[in-house]
Amino acid sequence: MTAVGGDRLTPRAGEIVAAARRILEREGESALTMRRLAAHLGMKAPSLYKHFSDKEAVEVELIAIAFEETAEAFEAAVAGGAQRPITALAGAYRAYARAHPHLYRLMTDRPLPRERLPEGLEARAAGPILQAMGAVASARAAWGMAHGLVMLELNDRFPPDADVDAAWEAGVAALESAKTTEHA
Amino acid sequence: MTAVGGDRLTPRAGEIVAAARRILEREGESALTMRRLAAHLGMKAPSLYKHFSDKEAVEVELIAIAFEETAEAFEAAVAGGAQRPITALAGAYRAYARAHPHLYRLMTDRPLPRERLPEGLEARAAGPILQAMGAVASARAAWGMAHGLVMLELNDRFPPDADVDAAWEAGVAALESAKTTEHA
DNA sequence: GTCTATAGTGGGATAGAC
DNA sequence: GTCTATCCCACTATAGAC
Repeated sequence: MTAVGGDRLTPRAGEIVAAARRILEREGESALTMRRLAAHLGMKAPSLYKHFSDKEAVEVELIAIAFEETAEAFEAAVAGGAQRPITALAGAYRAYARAHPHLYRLMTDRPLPRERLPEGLEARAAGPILQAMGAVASARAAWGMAHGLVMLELNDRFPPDADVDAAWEAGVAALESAKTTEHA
Repeated sequence: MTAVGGDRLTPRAGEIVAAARRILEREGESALTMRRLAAHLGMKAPSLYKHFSDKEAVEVELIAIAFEETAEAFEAAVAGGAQRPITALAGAYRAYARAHPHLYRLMTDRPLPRERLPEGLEARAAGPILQAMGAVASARAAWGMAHGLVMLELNDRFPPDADVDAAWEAGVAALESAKTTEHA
């Protein structure tokens, strides 16, 4: 098991987080139990509590990983100066959420454990959206739309015949026009 | 305990749903267990299975109630022809979600159990949004934005100092301009 | 000191017999 | 309606092996 966490975690803790990620991504949140996590590592559940104070501490590490990867995806989307940064960021946002649905849910389902997360990580991930939208309020509206469309898609809430691509296109168009008319 | 459910449910089943709603709204989803629900009604958990096949059947009734109430709120918001129907609907959407956060979550957290819900209920709730936005794709983008902003607010995901009102205003402005430029 | 295990608490959904 | 029972969960107390 490859470890993760850099100098945030001990090597053994990094291995546990890596195993937790595999379980979460493959089998979903309900499968991520301390018992099963321990079993994947050849140990018993109580032993995990020597490495993490509680289950939430494991989840916090997964959230940190998801934030790092999201920030990287955003930075790649606008690298070199995209002509349509909003479109590029929307595409990157949706693509990451669809590629890692359970990780994405974990990242957005609950209040952010800001005090347990590396400093500046949240701001780094938000930066490209803020830059593309030009104002904090518009950036939050854009985030809201992206998050809502992603969750409705992940939760299978659209009617079976719905054209989700078209909804994203209409949403991105609205955000683009909001940006240009902002100072009118 | 006042019963609900009309002719969808037996009187006793209606009482159970009404109790379930009270528990859910007051104490949240994790408090809505079959044991506690039974205790509130002076019975034991296994007895509930005489009235509902499983816990999900109880939840479906709560979802149906939330849909009815949402549809009514939308209809009231645009009754008599609001000058700014998008603004009015956004306000009604956010207000309902904030007034009934646990019910709202239940309604959107999972795939819609369409086959177990009264026919036409989903379309009735969606109607005012579709009408206000003028096109299905735009209506879904608007729904996405409203849902995303609501969930981020309910999940306490915005930074503590964030101006959520301003984000809604920026979002509604974007949707308004999307509507007017739609046929350009 | 660091890793592990066993055993137990208290909660949950649910099935079956009465 | 009841009861008992099965199987899941997070988590804790305790203690033994290295």
